[in-house]
Amino acid sequence: MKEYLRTRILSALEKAGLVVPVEISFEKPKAESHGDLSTNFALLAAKELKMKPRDVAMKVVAVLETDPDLVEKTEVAGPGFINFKFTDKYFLSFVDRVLDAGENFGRSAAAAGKKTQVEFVSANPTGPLTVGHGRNAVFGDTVANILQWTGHDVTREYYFNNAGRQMRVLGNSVKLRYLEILGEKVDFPEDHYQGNYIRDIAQHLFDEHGSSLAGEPPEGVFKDRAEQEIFEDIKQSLGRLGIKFDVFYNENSLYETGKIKEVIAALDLAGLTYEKDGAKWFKATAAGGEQDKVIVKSTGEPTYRLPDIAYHIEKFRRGFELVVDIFGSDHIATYPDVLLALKSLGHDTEKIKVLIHQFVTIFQNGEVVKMSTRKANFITLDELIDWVGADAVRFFFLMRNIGTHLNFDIDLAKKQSEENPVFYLQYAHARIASILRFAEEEGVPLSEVISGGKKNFDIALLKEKEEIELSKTLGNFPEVVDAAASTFEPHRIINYLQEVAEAFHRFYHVHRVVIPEKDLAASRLALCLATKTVLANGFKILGISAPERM
RNA sequence: GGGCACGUAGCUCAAUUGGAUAGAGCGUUGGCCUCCGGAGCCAGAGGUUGUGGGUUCGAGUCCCACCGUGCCCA
Repeated sequence: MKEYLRTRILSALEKAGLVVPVEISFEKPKAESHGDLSTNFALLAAKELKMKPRDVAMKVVAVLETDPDLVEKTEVAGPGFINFKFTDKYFLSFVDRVLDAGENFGRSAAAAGKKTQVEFVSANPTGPLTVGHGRNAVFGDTVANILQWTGHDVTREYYFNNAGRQMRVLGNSVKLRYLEILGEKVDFPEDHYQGNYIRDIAQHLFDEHGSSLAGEPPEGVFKDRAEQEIFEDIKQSLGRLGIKFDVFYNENSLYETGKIKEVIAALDLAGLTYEKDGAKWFKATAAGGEQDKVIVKSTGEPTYRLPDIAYHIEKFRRGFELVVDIFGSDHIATYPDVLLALKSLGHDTEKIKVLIHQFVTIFQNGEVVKMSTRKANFITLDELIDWVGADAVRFFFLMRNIGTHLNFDIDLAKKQSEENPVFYLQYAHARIASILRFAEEEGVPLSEVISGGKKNFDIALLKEKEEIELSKTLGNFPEVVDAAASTFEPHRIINYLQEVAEAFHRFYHVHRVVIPEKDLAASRLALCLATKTVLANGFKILGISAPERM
């Protein structure tokens, strides 16, 4: 529609003899009285043309020709907006489109075949996933879904490190608990992992091997077993939310294959490094950065920046045309250095999209729960799922913009689990399913309304404003998906589905669907089915279920 | 101390990326089931968008300073 109006306006401009040096863009006005689409180009162009904005608009509208089947009214309003109001016929045509496309309605080929990687979660296997990881996981998975709906060829990837200091501490934590089980008195250090899961792992080792492992080093069987069990646990938690990764990428492999050394060599060659105080520094200032950064400590151990750089080079080498990184706000200061290094090594950092989400603050009993994996003072993702269910967990994390600090009151979430907004949406879906069942019983089966590709209803019978409004809302779905993809903002889909559910409930409340007038009943059933389809498609993207009954 | 985010109704959050009268849910006040699912619908109250400047036809949105919160770095 926007394209259509753009071409009509361009030809009107030509007729009016006006040359407008601005792009003609459209938006949906907030107020209904301002029509269905609005353009502000007259305001933008007025200065150049040395005319009043309103005069520019009037001049264009005077010679503008549009199809009366599509556009009902065109008017100049306010300081010089041109508002278009569309016909009911146009809005009702969406029902057909939805039914034709079915479960593919909303998909587009906007980025067809674009090789894309979404890296998320990427928590090291030192403990169960927490609520904070949950936000990352759900958001990442949903962004991946949205990108797939716009045609991207998506790889979901989990990056982890099983070789660092953290993991050595983990292995030692398990060993100490193991020795405890053997009856030894151990002094468990404060900086070790305190969680009960460590004891469980130690117990498993004891059950299988008795006391025979007492002489093993912590970084051997203890660390390996911990890594294995914790990873299983993490995968299971993710699985409960419907999240599956295509690739688990081990940071250690970057060392083993020499990629780290290659990066150092490349930076050396580019003259971007120097030695100082026994450490190797990256000359970030030479590449436009604020200050130089250490990449290899005096101990010979690289800082996190080096493997991150190497990893991203690998991403490019693997052919990804779009790389999406999803981090918690604790990474906020680290990625600029990585991007800078990549850029100065000649890589196109425009292909990298870094999405930073703020942390989740947990309230319990009216108090902030400070979370630390090491201190075992955290609420796990599993516990959260147990309390409120997978659908609500996903929905809750998705309904707000990631830039916002999110307060999650556990008591409230438990108490109000039945009043969670997710139910409002699912209820609309279940209600429609129920209507369709009822229609079947009453002798207006759906198979008669739509059989195969044939549609035995006349959509023009729908004349009530709630019907038009609903159909109109359904038609917005594809552009909402596109907008969510280009901004990487899943919450747009939730806001939209909220509108759909509202429009449906309003329609339902005022008009009966299953009525003696079979023709009208058929048309309304078609509208219901189209609504159900849009809701279900939206749920699919969000990763929540579309219940037939609740 | 420095860097990066975020401050919107009592609470949790939106706001079409600079547009017209800042909107939802929860809570609150008052209505609505002869009838396809009341987990619903309708109406009301609730705001100096943290504060103060600036940019322009137009600012919650962009710029500067300050206040507050979170994260990171030394």
